[in-house]
Amino acid sequence: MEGSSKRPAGRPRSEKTRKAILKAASRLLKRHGFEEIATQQIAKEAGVSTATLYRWWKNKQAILLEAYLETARELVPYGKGGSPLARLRNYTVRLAEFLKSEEGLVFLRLLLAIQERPKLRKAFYKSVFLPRRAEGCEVVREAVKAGELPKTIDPDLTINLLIGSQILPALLGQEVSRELAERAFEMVLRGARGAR
Amino acid sequence: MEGSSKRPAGRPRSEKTRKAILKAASRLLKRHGFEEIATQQIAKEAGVSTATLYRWWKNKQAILLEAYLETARELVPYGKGGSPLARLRNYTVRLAEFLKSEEGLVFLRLLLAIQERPKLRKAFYKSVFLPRRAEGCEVVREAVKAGELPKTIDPDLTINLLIGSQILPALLGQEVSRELAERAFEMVLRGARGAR
Amino acid sequence: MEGSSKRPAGRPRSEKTRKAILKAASRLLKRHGFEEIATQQIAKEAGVSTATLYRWWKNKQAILLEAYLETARELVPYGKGGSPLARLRNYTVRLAEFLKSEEGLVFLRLLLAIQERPKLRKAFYKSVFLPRRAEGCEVVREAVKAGELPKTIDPDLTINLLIGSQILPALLGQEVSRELAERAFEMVLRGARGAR
Amino acid sequence: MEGSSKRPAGRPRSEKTRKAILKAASRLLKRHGFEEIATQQIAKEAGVSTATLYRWWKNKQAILLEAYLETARELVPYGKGGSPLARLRNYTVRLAEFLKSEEGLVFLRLLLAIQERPKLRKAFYKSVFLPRRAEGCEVVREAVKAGELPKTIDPDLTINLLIGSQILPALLGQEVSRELAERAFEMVLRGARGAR
DNA sequence: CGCTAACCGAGACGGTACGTCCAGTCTTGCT
DNA sequence: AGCAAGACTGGACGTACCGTCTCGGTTAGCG
Repeated sequence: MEGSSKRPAGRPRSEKTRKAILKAASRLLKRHGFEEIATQQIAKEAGVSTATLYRWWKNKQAILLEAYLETARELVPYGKGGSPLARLRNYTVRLAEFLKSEEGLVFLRLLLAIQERPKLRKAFYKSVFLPRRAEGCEVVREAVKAGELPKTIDPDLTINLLIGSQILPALLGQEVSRELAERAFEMVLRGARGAR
Repeated sequence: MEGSSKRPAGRPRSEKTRKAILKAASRLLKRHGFEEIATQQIAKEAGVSTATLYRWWKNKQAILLEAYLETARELVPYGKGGSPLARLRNYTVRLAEFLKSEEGLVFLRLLLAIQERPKLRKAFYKSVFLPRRAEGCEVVREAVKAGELPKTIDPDLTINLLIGSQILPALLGQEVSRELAERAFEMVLRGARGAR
Repeated sequence: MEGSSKRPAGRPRSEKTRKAILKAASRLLKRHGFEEIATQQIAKEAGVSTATLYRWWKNKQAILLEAYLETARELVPYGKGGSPLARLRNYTVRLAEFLKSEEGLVFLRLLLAIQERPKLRKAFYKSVFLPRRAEGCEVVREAVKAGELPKTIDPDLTINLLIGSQILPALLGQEVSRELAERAFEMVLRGARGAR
Repeated sequence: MEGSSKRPAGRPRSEKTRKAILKAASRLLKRHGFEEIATQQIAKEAGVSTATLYRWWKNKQAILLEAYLETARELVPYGKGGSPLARLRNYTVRLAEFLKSEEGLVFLRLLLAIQERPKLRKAFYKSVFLPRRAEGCEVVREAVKAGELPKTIDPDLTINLLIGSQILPALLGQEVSRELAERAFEMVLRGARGAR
């Protein structure tokens, strides 16, 4: 009864088209800055008309953001093997490596673009950052349970220090290396262990 | 040993005009995003013709960058009073406050805008970041001398942690508060003290 | 035999817009010199964006030329009533009057502008001058048939003399009057009748 | 008294510079249209500063006009040998040849350029056209005296027909040949002889 | 011979038009 | 109704060029 999902009249939205657009946008994001990419380029690359772009997305930013999210869902996962602490160290190192890679540049570009638009920034924060942050805090709490970290630790602050210490050099174009990442991790770890 | 200061032929560049342009650009930067500011706006605000803009700068970006650098030389100084450690803590707190202020937003915009242009990033790194970083490391070394921090500490890494932990929330639009900044400082401090 | 009228894909060019542009250009041509008219003026007057101008015309000159041709197809017709000879005399007088009028000035301006661009000149020659010239020669031939002019007459040369003797004073800003035009006509007529 | 020619103090105007400017302008006039020539080009070509240009001439037009007049004082003279009539025929032919030459093109450009500015046109009319016109009328009157032409002839009109019939084809880019010029002359001559 | 006024080259400057580019909307006919 | 093609508005961009200006350096001729 009730037709569950009353199919709307007319030709349904082409999933193929949607994917083609996001893929084209993704491809362009790897090579160009946010503001350099023209909507017409996306349309052409995807074999699609500009009107179709705007039928489904509010503007260029929205397309590029979604394109990024689509490809970036599983970037730098926290991993599974080993003790919680080992996973945290491993995460820090992989984050450093990601940030200096081509994909990391795309991420930084995104971060740039959303600064200008509070709404996008909020959306990004909620749909991308918060989930991974929660995941990170969980790992920290596991480490506490496993007795690797003291109960007094502030998981949020810990993660902030780990990520922040990797993002800063990436933003400045400073050298980013596995070894530096490990040293940062060690220092944060000591800070965490020394917590009252 | 001649030439050295041989004045070039022709009407000399008007210093007044140059300053008017940079000031106008600065003023606009405080209210608007990098991409929102129009060249003609800068020109009009400065009482200058567009041609003059392009005579001296390659494009809009270059003007805005220089405008920022010009006004931003003395942002968030390390301060003078108190022990080295107190100065570091104070710096961290003031940095956090700066980053959430209007001026901090301009800074973040800039930081992210230069990601697109390696040359600009390098220039920014050398002329803005390195000098302040050297200053910061010096304060850390003073703290070591004063016995407030162990000799084994890595000044660069320490500063990276302090700044990075403040910049990350700023980029994401997370809450930034004096208290959070102090807690980050405490944690870094513990990490530093625990160094072998 | 297919295609022939195969409508091209996409939104068709707006005929309304095209006409609005040419009309606006025509209106401006009456008041201002070729070089004084700004593209933005044409656009504004036509309620159109500059981009649209340049989508269909290579540059300002091309717009103004076409605007002129559009409105000037029927300038100074050869008339219908009376004997062929009377029509020729009448034409000469009206040409003189046209040349000293506002519209005549536009015509002279056009003549100026096309001197600089051989292609435009050729286009103008073919699409504006030749047809009217043919018409003029026809009238001369009719006069021959009617016995008003001898068979030995050279129609082209006759017309050249009639028009040339009116254009020269116009170019120089000499006085141009009905009486002078008539005297020129009489003299050319005598020359024609005296032909061997 | 009143010093008549009280030499002004200071360095006198450099005649060399003046000539260099006019020569440079002349050279450019041969290759480019009136509106295509940039003041800076003239200055550079003449090895002179733009300021110097505007110290002595009101604007670009004035420079180019004077440059033309300077070089064109003796274009197409009426000649000396032979009977008055022969000189008139000769003049017509040489005028036709001049008009289709490179220098003729410059002349036409000038003629049309001054249409936009009544003052220039008047100046040109008075200082260039009238003197040569007087000369032409004189030749006609000599022909009358020599019995080659009737007393009733209108010299001005005659010259207008001769010149106009050559200028018109030149403006339109029609073929201009010696033979056509001669035929025009013959026709005008017959018209003149037939005068009551 | 030195003074001084006016000249000059170099080139910066304000103003203004040009022609290009791009975001986002609208129109048409096909599917 | 979805969609490709592509015309259209609005407005910024960066270039070109006119005529003015400001420098320092140069060249007469007067004292």
